[in-house]
Amino acid sequence: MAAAETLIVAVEDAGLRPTGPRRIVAELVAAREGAFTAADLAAAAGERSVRVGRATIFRAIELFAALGAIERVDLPDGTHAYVACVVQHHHHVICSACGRSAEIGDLGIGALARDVARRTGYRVDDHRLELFGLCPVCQQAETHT
Amino acid sequence: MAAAETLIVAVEDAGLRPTGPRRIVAELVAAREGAFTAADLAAAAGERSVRVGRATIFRAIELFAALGAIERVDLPDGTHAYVACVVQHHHHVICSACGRSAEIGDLGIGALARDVARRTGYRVDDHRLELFGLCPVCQQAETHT
DNA sequence: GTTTTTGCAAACCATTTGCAGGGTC
DNA sequence: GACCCTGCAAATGGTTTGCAAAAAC
Repeated sequence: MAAAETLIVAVEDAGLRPTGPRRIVAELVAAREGAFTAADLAAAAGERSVRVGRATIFRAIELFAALGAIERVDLPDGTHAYVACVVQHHHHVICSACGRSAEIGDLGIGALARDVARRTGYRVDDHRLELFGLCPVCQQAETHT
Repeated sequence: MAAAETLIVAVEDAGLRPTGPRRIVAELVAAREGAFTAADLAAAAGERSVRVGRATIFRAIELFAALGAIERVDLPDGTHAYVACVVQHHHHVICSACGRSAEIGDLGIGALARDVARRTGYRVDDHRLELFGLCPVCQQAETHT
């Protein structure tokens, strides 16, 4: 679970304080294999009987997101979730059954964006691509159903 | 603004009633050139001094979305917005300044999804691509700034 | 000791729902 | 006339904020 450490290092690098609550949230995030919501973390904290205020969780998430250590994704149902990530810009495939996610590189999106720019006249500054489906594990589970 | 009519026709085709309030919401949607939020419509209704309940606006939006006449998009800031659209599945480029949007076809996403599936082992069922930037008009405006 | 953070609780905002009245087929 | 739809207002659920106490530098 080096991921938790990664998040803390990012916080320190930003000149902010690697406080206890932040470490806790970082660990909760690292413990998740994929997408999670603020509520998930709050629930997980409860299960581990660690006492962290809701507000603190939201603030930590916001901070990590601002540092680029986690990224916000929006599930098909409109839920706001987040996924931990290691590189700056890329995309995710998210399992609709368990929330687990895998990162995928930038693939051909850059070219696609240029293509769109040419066709529509828009200047494309940013984009967002999310793929949803079933991870290998859940596919396996589905077969056994 | 034939778009309003398109929405109503979709409602009728679904065997539902093209009621007054729905027509109003359809027009409010059509009046927008791009992305809008429920709050935008409510505000627009207020400006036009048409009295439509908030709940009705939400229900109409939900209905249109279910009919595939509008599509939900999530802005970079996490806001839930919608865009009117004419075809079943495609994507949008949304202007971050004015919200105007343009549709773009499916481009090479299908192939991309297959590629991702092969690499990650995930079974990709759905995806979502949103591009953000500046529309031609706003680029123009920016130049004059 | 100064500055940043936390935690709590209250405030907020967007969205949903129950239900009685009104409109549509 | 039966059923669908609307509007209101209250309930809900997620997220943010103010502020005093606590922790980190």
